[in-house]
Amino acid sequence: MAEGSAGGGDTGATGPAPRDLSAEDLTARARIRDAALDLFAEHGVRGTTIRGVAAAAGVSPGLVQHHFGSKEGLRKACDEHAWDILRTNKFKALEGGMDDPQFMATAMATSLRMQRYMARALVDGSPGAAALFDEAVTMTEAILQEPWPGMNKPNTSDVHAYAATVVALVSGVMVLHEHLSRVLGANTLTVEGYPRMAKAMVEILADDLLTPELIEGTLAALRKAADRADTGGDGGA
Amino acid sequence: MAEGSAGGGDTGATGPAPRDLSAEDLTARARIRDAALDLFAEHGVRGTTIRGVAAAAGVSPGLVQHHFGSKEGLRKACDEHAWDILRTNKFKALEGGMDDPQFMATAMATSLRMQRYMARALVDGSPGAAALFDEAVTMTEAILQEPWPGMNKPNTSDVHAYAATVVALVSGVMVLHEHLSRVLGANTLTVEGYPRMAKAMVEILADDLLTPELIEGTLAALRKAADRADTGGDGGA
DNA sequence: TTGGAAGCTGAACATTTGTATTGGGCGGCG
DNA sequence: CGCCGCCCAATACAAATGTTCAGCTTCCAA
Repeated sequence: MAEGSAGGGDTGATGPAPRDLSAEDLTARARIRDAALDLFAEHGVRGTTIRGVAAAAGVSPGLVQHHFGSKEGLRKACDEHAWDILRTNKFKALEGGMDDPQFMATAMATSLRMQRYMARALVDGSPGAAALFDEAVTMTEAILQEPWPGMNKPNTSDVHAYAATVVALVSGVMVLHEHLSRVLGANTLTVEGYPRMAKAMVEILADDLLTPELIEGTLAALRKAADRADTGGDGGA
Repeated sequence: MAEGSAGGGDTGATGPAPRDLSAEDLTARARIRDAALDLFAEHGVRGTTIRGVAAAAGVSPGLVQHHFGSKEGLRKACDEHAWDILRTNKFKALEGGMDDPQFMATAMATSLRMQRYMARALVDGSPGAAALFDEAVTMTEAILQEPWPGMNKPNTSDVHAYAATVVALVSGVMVLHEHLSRVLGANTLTVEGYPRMAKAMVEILADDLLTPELIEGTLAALRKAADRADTGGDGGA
């Protein structure tokens, strides 16, 4: 996304209110977008007001309109920006920039912010988030069929549903980060809380939590339920 | 919840618009609550208007106000009703009423409806949903420490995080049912789509998707990240 | 230097939306 | 039979909110 020609800094004419330190050097347009990103992520699109975004960015409500035309335009800009960041970070990570700790630190910081936005956008019905979800499913499905080093081939007859469910599981902990953080007593979207949750997730995947008998029994019951649904019956699941 | 004395049926004065068949015999109060339940689940609390609820229930907006006082009151009533239904169904299921297929069918139908509402309520910031989440974590933690028949003890040093993450994973697929349904081409909240997703979920839990080496490597990396976070460093996760 | 374009502000406007109020119709009860 | 209480509809009101607009300031270019 082009950021415009980014004309000079503060005018200082009417006394600029004390602003966020880290956001001081950003274009007003970028500041508005970042503020919207955070507010959308926290309260949803409908729960966020233009005036609230303007106040958080330290600008007037009119300027939001001026730059993004409408609230929908602002949301679209947030979608695209989050998409770009996530895409860029993914590529850089795959290219093996992970050995630079400084890069990883800042990358994770911005990436988690965008992931938080996208998680909320998934529930808010954003087209961009839905597209990202679909892409993640496609990519996961490809990986499952041609497993990466360190991975085994999944034991299933329905790779598509398997991949979709994996993506939903991973996305789900992002969407529910608020509750997870409350229960764990640490924000799972920061380095304080994330490792603890990730460890639990790996353990859950690695564990043989269910006995083979229970697994087989459950799968058999599900098969029966699916059959009943197919044949038109309305039996319970 | 008391449903009031359910005074007589339609007045027929202004010609009652054609209503839902199954909802015909319900009190206006119950119809309003059910309509709100569905609309809240689909569009969120903020995305739902009193007038929309009234129209869906086939009553006037004033009546909503009359019965529930305010929008917040309506949401509270929805919370309590969903809570009651889920709690009741859980007890009945545990008491072994599962062998009656007719009961199971209707129980699943209402239960899935309430689960859908609760899933959205989790994101909308409803106190009731948060309480339900907490209760689920507590119960899961108890089960993990004293496993039921068919289950093994989890292999972890952090049962609390383990339980919380399990609950988040299970809730997550409910919250994201819209995207899961889109990708799978069938509503995962009905008997048509649910078994397929449940099967995938069981397979994911049962699978050894990651090799022991990768698991150990990931856990080691997470330990390092957690240590760095504890000691105040800002290293990547 | 000067003209225009862009950044930006503050107030005004129209719509939506939650809420309050008034009034009518119906059944139960003295 | 007549009154009262409850259920319900319709209207009115006020706050919130997305959007528009006129005007000011700053910067770049000719």
